[in-house]
Order: sequence, then structure tokens, then C-alpha cells
Amino acid sequence: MADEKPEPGRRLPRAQRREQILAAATEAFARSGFAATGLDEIATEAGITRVILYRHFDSKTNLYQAILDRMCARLDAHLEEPVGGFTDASTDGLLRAAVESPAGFRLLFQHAVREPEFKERIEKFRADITAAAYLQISAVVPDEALARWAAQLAPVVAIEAIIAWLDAGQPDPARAAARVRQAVTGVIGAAVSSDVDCTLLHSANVEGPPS
Amino acid sequence: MADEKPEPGRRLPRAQRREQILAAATEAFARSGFAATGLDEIATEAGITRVILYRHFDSKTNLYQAILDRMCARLDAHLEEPVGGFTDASTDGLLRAAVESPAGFRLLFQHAVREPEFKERIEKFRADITAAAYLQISAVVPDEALARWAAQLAPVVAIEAIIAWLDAGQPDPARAAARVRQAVTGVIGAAVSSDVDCTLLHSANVEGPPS
DNA sequence: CCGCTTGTTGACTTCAACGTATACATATGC
DNA sequence: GCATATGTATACGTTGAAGTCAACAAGCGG
Repeated sequence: MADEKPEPGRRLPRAQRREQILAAATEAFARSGFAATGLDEIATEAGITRVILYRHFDSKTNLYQAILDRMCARLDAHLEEPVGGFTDASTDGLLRAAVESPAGFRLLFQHAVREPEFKERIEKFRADITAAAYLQISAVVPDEALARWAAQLAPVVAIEAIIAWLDAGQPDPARAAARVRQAVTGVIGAAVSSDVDCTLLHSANVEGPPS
Repeated sequence: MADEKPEPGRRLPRAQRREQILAAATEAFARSGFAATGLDEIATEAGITRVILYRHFDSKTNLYQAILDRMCARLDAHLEEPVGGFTDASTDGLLRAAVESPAGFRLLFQHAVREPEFKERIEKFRADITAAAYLQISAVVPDEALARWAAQLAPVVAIEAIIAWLDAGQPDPARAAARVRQAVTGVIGAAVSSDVDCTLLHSANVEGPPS
């Protein structure tokens, strides 16, 4: 059980050290969230002292924000196109972001969303995707409350599907996106009616806005 | 914006006060989790002083455990039968528990599961349901990693579906259980293959172990 | 070799939250 | 009415984590 030691020899150039701290902190925060994670824990995980943390970040909050910003930027990069719909590209983008930084992905969607101080920053994504989902779903589901239910649920399922896929060891990466999308489709199907056949759903599937 | 005041007049019999504290604390903890929720916050929300909290619970941890135990007991009550499978009864039980105490439900499955100190107590449920799900799913999904993925995901989707349903105002309660089940079914379908038709899935649906 | 930067160590301050203690007020039951 | 249990108010003690400071060590570029 040797601690992770990214550097048996010590000195690193500033930028690189900063990246390393961000990575370590992301892992640490992803385990227990902001409040329950100590700076010493982070420092140890990064193989340095708490004092050094403060030569790179003004405060714990500051560090956390940096991590969140970074992850949001990653998402933005992968969803660069107008997030106009819950399209195939969205799923792909989410997946790529998750593969790039699994811990960051978990941190954002399992912890940060539930931390009142920080959730606002992420709310934007959720709101956009949910709104897009609502547009698509309300076309198929007449009942408004039901449509809102499905619209709330769809993005969550996409995200949880991705996280579970990460946990399972990223099996069959080529078809992962398709499976995630199908899981979402299945969920939407549940809102349409409990009696209707799943096959109806395929017509509700998404290709983005037509022309 | 008057604060919630469950008791403008004050004195309550001990047992009743205790219940009220538990309820208030559940709400408070459900918002931000254990570490980020202060006792003063809870006391205020319960309409009393922090001192009174200590006449009912030895410590913050103690209080939290009581809440968790209580919610676990509720779940046990509703899933009393052997949780032998991811059956219709399981979904119903979850739903009823969630309706009884939405905040408790959220607390358990959105916060407590990610708090290393406490997750063990809940892990039992998750493990049981996941194992049951795995049994059913592995019968339909040959690839082991894929089956594990779906088995992890299925309970999460059930829970998130229920939470989203609560958030949407519990629309169409009569069919809620059926919809949740169908959402789960849809997810499982995603693991079977991305090309196969959903209808196959119905054979994978569950009635409990065959005689 | 000199100076800057990166790093360590250890002691220190601050502060918020947990937890305790004491004195006082007032309902309720006997 | 009096004892008991519930409740308030306020102050205090304790602890752990955030954040700071100063002295020292050692790599690396000029």
C-alpha cells in the first residue's frame, strides 16, 4: 500500500505542478465532495505539503472553483456546437469528457450539483440539456407534468449511464454512446405510456433539428 | 419569507419533539449532506435551540445515524419480502418509501451513499438490488462487463426516476411504478445490443423466479 | 558561483462548529 | 402548590481545519 507517488524525485516546473495538484484534488474531491475533503488530504495525495498548495491557489474555494471551471471548459469544448438538442453529438461529447477525466465528471455531477455554493455554475448545463430534452419529449408526451418528469430524468440517466460505464471498466467503447442513447430512449419510452410498445420510441429518437 | 414554524406555541411531549427534530434534520441534511449542514441550521429549522438537540441526540453523528436507520427501516418495511430479485414488488416498495419521506429518500441515495463514514449502512441495499439485477441481466447479456454495467445502472435509474418523479410533483401516481419499471427495462435493453429491437426486452421482464 | 524558484518543516493564528454548563422561565401532572 | 420535564438564553470550553509565517534546503539557469 505505498501511497501514490507521482514524483519520487521532487521538483516540478510551476505549470506542471499546478496541473498535478488539480488532478490530485479532483480525485480527492470526487470521493467526498468539497466540505468533507481536507487540504492535507489533497496535499498528501499530490505528494506535497499544504503550504505549497497556497503558492498555487489562494484558498480551498479557489482551488475547487478552478477544478470546476476546468471541467466545465472541457464539457464546453466537447459540446461546442450549440447545445440545441439532446442529440447524438451531446451524448458523444459527454462521453468523451467523461473518458478524459472520470473523476472530474463524477465531481461535477455527483457532488458539485448538490453543493449550494457551487451548483449554479453547473446548473447551466443541466438546464440547457433539460430544456432541450423537454422540447423533444413534449412532442411525444402530451401530459405536461409527465413531460417534465422525463425531461428531468433523461439527462440524469445519460450521466449515470456514463458513470456506471466508467465503473464497469469502459466495456465496448465503440458502442457505448449508442447504448447510453438507447438507455435514454428507453426512459423516454416510459413516459409515453406504460402500455405502448417500445418500437414507437424509435420515431422519437433524435437526429437534431431537421435541416 | 417567514421561517417555517411548526410550533408557534412551544412545548411538545418528548417523543413528538424527537420526531419533529428528525423530520427537520432530514430536510436539512437532504439539502447539503452531513458535513455541510450545521446543527444551528437544523435547530432553527426545527424551531428550537441547539441545546435542545442535545437532550434528544448525543451528537451530530448520532442524529444522522438515527435518520439513516429510520429510513433504512422504512425501506426494510416496504421490501420486507426477500429482496430476491429486481421485481415489481421492489419498485413498488421503493416508491412507497419515497412518497412517505422524499427528503429521506434523497438523503439516502444522493448524499449518504457518497459519504464514506455512512455509506456502508446503505451499501447493503444497493448490493442486494444490484446482485439481483445482475442475475436477471446476465441471463440476457452474455458479455460480463456489459452485464455488470447494466446491473449497476438499473437500480440507480430506478432511484433517479423516482426522485425525478417526486420533483415533477408525483404525476399519475397510479402508473408511476409501471413507468419506473419500464425505464429500467429500457436501460437493460440498452445493454442487450444497440441493434436489437426493444420488444425482445419484454421477455427479460420480471415476474420473480419461475416457481 | 549566485540568485531565483520550488520545496520542506514546524510553529503559529483564526475561526467556525461541535459540544457543555448554568441559570432562569413556564407548562403539566400529581 | 410543587416537582418534574420542556424550553430559552447566554456564555464557555474544545477541537479540527483553514490559512499564515519564517527559516532552511536544494535544484537549475545564468
